[in-house]
Amino acid sequence: MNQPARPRGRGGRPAVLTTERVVAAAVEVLDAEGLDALTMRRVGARLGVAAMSLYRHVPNRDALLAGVVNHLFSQAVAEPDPESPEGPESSEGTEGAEGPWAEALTRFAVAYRRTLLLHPRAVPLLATHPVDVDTGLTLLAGLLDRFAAAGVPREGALTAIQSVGVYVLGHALAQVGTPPGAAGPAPVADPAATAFYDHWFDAGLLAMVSGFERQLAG
Amino acid sequence: MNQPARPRGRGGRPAVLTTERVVAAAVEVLDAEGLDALTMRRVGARLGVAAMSLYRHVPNRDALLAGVVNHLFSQAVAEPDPESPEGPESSEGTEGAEGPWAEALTRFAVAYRRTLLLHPRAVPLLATHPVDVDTGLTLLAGLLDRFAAAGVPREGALTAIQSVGVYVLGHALAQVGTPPGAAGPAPVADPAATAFYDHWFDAGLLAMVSGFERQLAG
DNA sequence: GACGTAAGCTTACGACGTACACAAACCGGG
DNA sequence: CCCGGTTTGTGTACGTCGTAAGCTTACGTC
Repeated sequence: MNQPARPRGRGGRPAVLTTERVVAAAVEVLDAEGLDALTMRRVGARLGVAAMSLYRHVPNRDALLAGVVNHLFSQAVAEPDPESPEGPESSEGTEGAEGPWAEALTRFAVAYRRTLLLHPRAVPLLATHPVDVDTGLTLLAGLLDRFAAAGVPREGALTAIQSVGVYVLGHALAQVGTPPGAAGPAPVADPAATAFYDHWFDAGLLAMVSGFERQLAG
Repeated sequence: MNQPARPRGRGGRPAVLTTERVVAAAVEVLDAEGLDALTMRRVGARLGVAAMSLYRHVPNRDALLAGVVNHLFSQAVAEPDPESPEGPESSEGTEGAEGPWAEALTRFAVAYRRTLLLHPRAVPLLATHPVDVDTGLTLLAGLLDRFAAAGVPREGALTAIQSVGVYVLGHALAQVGTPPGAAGPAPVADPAATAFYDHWFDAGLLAMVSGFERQLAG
């Protein structure tokens, strides 16, 4: 992320750190101790390195947070779909524009939410730092293709996708929302609360997707 | 908010501060300089008072932020409706359960969004700190009544209202989202961008509300 | 070995939240 | 008028944060 994108041209001390390793350590600290504990010193400590060493690979703390955001969002969207386990019907090549867009949109929402709930303490960060727009568009290109294949204009597709994304993020915020302290390891998941949020999520998602289906039909 | 809820029983130095004044100053600092500048020292300075003096009225910074959140949310929901300017058709008393719930839900969404956009730098705060649940339910009681009057069960009504609330907040986050630095006075509103977000907001809201209308019908 | 270069370290500064002890400003009763 | 009591605001101090500047370390190349 910083100056030399790995030239190793001539000489120089061999690097113990990489930008990716720094971001990964930041995610670990974030998951384990929360956003308040995501400090340069703590990330450095997890890597066995002084805080200032991180600045060779990341310009400042905010850039590190942005790196975490993009890392997690990529992970959310690129996640292999746990449904259709090795289905035999692979008519398309590697990635395809198969199936109606509403289904793909729902799958995106579910996958996004799954990743958010896997990293609950990262949700406020995702909410606060916008995902890099080029990264987002690249990752969602396949989804956009589904809409295009159905003749939906690009603007309408973007509106639907963004609306669903915004709903998923807002919903996750509500589910994991706590006063941002709470350094404890992790509040145990209450199954009743989980069921409540799952039900709510499904209802709101269904309402929005079906509403867009009518709105974009024709 | 602190120990003596204004007893003034006997003696004591007269208070120049109140919890409300502290919260109001915090909102001013937040609007003017952003969340990073919302420090105890700066709020104190705006009140002509030392930072430590605030602790007589607020237990800590997080409680102050919670106060700001509840203040802004109350303002959003209690806002007088700018539509129907002194309309002659006031069949009900002061506040009523008139009109279908979908319309009331849409009005809530619009009013909530208007307040959020009036305080753009507060949006990340609203997203991060959940509104006190009792406060929220009290403020939204009228809206819940609209659903009850139409025979919608309470759980479905809560789901719809929360989903819309979450959508509005998420949408506002996307609209005002910037790396949380940016201490400048305020980024000037680009009219084209504003129109884009307005259109997006309307489309997503309509999709969700109409989706719930079908889902909750009967 | 000496040199150039890149990576990690040490030190230091200003700002933050806030614990703690204290000063100031009011009351009623002598 | 002063006096103890009560409450409010203040001064000082500690530990932690992000990070600027300069130093040391560990390489590849002569």
